[in-house]
Amino acid sequence: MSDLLERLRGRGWRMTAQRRVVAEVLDGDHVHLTADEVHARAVTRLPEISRATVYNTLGEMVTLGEVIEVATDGRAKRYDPNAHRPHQHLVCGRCGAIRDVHPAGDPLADLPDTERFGFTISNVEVTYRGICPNCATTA
Amino acid sequence: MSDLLERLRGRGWRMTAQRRVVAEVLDGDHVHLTADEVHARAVTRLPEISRATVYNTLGEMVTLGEVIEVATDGRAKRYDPNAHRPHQHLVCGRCGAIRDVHPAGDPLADLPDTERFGFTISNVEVTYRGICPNCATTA
DNA sequence: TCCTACGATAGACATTGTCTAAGTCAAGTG
DNA sequence: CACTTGACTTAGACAATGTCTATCGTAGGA
Repeated sequence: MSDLLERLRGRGWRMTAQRRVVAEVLDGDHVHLTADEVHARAVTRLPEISRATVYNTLGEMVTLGEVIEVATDGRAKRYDPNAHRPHQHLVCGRCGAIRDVHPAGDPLADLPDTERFGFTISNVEVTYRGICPNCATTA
Repeated sequence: MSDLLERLRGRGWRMTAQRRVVAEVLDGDHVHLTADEVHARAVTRLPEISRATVYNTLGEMVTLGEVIEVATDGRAKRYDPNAHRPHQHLVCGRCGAIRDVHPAGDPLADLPDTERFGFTISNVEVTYRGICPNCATTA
């Protein structure tokens, strides 16, 4: 079931009920929850889990590279467990829906040396913005 | 001097000391200030300007399309007056420095129809992340 | 089973942004 | 130039998100 949980265990993580619940809540494709959404769902399974623990746990998962932090709207950060397949995001400007997408080409290759200003570039984040089909019809 | 101010006046904006100061603070290339940084600089020129006015004014400039809102770090939004030349951003993960860059190619063209899920896509945001030369040496 | 270091907790605090009610003023009108 | 009016500004309360601290609990090895 939870690949995420397996990978974390393999890294010597001390396994607690709280961490298990957070990992379970995050598991799946096209999951992009905010920290508070993760907390809300975790509470239904483990009522006494605290906000701080959710924030800590998510932060550790990000540090370990098992979860990606996405800032699509300048509001709350979202957490994406799909960290091992490179992908970009498509965001609906009206309802905020997010899809994982896989563009062709390599955006890194598109940035010539003269435009790198001596930076050592480690990754590229691409966010496509538009209106989803659902919002387009109910406009 | 302030092209930004000229364009705003041309759109029927009521010109006030506060708006003038905000526009002046934002003027220039490679300017990517947070709202509170804008406020801090505005206060040195117009001590009684309020935070709410700075937020309002920046929001209006964004609505008018004269300034772009950039969320490079999930913290405070940054405001980029260089709205009329399409460009992307290069961000230092250590010190937070931001440069405007102009990649070759069109990222929109890289997203095949099968990956658009019926969305009507209006724009693409690309953020290159890395370490700037300054931080690389003082590591 | 016992220990202990690592993890969890509640809640204060910090940062960023939004809203409201009341006062002020830019700019058109006469 | 003085008047008027509605748009603009203000202070400060409030809201949303995230961080920190001191204390308590417990996973997992000895």
